Amino acid sequence: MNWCPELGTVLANEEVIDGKSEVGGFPVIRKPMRQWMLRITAYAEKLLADLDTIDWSDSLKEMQRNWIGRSEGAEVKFQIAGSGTGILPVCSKDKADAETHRQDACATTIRVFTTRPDTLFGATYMVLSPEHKLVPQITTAEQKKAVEDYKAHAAGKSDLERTELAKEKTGVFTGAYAINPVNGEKIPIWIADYVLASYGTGAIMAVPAHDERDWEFAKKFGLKIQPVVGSLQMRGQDITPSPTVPNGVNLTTFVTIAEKQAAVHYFTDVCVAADGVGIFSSNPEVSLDGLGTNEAKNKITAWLEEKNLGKQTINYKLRDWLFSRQRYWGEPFPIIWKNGQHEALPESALPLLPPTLEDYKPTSSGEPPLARAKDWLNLPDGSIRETNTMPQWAGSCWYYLRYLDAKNSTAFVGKDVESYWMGGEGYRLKVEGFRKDVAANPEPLTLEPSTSTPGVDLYVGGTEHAVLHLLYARFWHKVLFDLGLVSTAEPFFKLVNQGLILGSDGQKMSKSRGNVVNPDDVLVEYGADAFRLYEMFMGPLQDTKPWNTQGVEGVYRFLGRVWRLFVDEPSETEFEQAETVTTKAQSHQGLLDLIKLNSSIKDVAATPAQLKTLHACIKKVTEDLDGMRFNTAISAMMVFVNDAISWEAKPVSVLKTFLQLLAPFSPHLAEELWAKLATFNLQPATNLAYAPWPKFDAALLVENEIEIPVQVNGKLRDVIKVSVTATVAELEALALANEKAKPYYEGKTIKKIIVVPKKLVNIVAT
RNA sequence: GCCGGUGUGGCGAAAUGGCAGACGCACAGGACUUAAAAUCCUGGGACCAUCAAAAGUCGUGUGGGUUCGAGUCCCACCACCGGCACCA
Repeated sequence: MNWCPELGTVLANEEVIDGKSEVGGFPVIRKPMRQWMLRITAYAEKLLADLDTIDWSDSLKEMQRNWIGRSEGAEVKFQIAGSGTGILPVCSKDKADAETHRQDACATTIRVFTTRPDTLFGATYMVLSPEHKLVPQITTAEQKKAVEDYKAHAAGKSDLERTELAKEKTGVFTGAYAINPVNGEKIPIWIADYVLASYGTGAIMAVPAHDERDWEFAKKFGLKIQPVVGSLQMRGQDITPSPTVPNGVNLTTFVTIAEKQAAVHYFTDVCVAADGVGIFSSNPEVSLDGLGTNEAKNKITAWLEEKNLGKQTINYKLRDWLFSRQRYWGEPFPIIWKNGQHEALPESALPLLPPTLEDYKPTSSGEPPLARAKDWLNLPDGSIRETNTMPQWAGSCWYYLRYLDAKNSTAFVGKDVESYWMGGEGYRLKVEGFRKDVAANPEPLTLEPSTSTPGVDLYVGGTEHAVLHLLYARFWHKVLFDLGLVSTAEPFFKLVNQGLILGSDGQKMSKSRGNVVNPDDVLVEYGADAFRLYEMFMGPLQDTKPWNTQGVEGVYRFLGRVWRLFVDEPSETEFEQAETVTTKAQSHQGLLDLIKLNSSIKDVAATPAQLKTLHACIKKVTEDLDGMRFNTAISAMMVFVNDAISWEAKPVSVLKTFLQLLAPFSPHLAEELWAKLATFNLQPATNLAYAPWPKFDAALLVENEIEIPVQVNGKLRDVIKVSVTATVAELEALALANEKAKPYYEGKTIKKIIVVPKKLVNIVAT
């Protein structure tokens, strides 16, 4: 287990980064402990495949794919030399261990996983991870001391040290040998920490000619290097090695006798891990010589299966999910222990609440804090409660379901409610009413048919959850789906990663760099409206971008302009003076009433130009909100204000609509100004938040005259004003009549004239 | 090493294959002010030239390509950011 002494708890693999805890950055060591796991590996394939069904960023999907780490290959059995002859008497009795390592309890073979079974003829030695269960069994008396020293050395290394020291290969010989099943060769078995106990079978066949790591190891310890994949580069020909046999090349005769030695020599100097064609790879029953890598893989795997020496296998990097923690704050497991056996509490005993504890701090021994609650711990029938608790992820895996139906006391979420909110498009719901147990709601709601997208409509979050929450929640949801408890196989179909906000130096914010911006300070200085507006104005939502406090100043000034667009400045001065002499007892509302609307705001009809400005703004803001392009939506509102502020008479209807656009971006200010507009008796919704979203009228945006660029050979030479209805012929004539363009094509032959109505004219001349 | 992303003014950025730099920051000049702050107005990619201006040339990381036309599409490369990494 990954044990973090500082946090006093175990951690999941995903929570350990570079050998340190993801939270706090404390050292993590390995410690044997008995813990609860969730079998997320059973969902590896579904978690991988269903990534294709969801709308997430490529990078995020790729992170999950890498984390799941699917590899296709083969498992191959290597006979231990001398096994069955009585030379190797010790067998492991531990069935659980045997299962973990997919190893026979009394082993006569070692299993390895490889993605390159086609290189089996080149396996010249084997390596077991130091923790491999067969190590004590196979180690010879002469090598015992060396092996045990090495194991102790490896165990003492933290994960961090193990990766940091990865450069230099280390290892020791066990004294034992195995038999390469394809050629009967007796090959030495080593142990080395470059082989991980937690991946595959914890043992590998080493093919130094075609694997970088094996090659380094073989070089260091003088082990045999046998090439089995030829590439045409070996002959000095500049032909890219191909997984399939290139046309016209007879590869079975590729390596001549003379070339054989050269090939071996070549591979001892350099390691080629690329695909190629088989060489030196035949026995009386099977030959891979001349075959492309894919063909060779298939052929040898089939042969191994036929001989019961191995089988095709898929391996995952994903490990089962360590789901218990030694913390007080966390859901207790609804599990009790009777006579050393565990059993689940009945549903009637749920939810299981944690006991009240005076001392809830972690213990140093690793025993969970709940063990201190003796009353809670021991049940009348003599059974004992499980004292581990669930990690924080347990709640985040289903809160989005619980939010739909938070007061439901009989189920985690009502079936109808879940279908309504999470069900996909086309789902038609016939519900009589809301659930009856919601007594607080006297008038049962009727759920309309859902036309929304399935799952959570939109999930916004950072990439830091890529292989934590976002993987766990998908797994959890899939389990619920398979149990028939939710409508969809995925919880979040549409996910957007907001980009990281960097410090003003363009570096990640961190205390050590001293570039951290405290939101509270910004709020105090500029207010919540300016803060959120700035965050949206900085740039595209998904982009990483540096913080710039002067940028906040900029949007703050914009909000000031909006304010002055509506408010009479002398009355504001009056307010400010009154405020300084007013005691707290006096009504704030009375003070605010001193602020009057700008007298240029009038209940008059808007001019066509004003309407055009407004409706261009409505269009842009509406479309940009749909696309989550908040930065450009805000620019559009700035453009509107820059124009409107110069209007002598400001039609109240236009300003009112503008406030509706501003409301989602700057709700406080917009709502305040909305209330001021009430003096006009426009009967707006009492609360701006409930006002309907404005619609734009495309007819108001139509231009009569537009500016058309005139190009010669693609270069801009002039801009002409034309009627929007100008025909192709008219545009062509106007362009040819243009004096500024003329010098650039005079004396040349006009080959053609490109006219794109409403866009441009391009005269092509040579 | 592998995977993903991003390269446009001094800075954040904008631009259905069609006038590159909208909008904002910073800067400079001006107005208002005793002065400052705030506010308002004006200016600006680079180069060349000039008393000044017009005109001109170049310009979206680099090199090619497609196209009447490329920041945008295609190919190759470089740089930076993020993730994974002895995964057999």
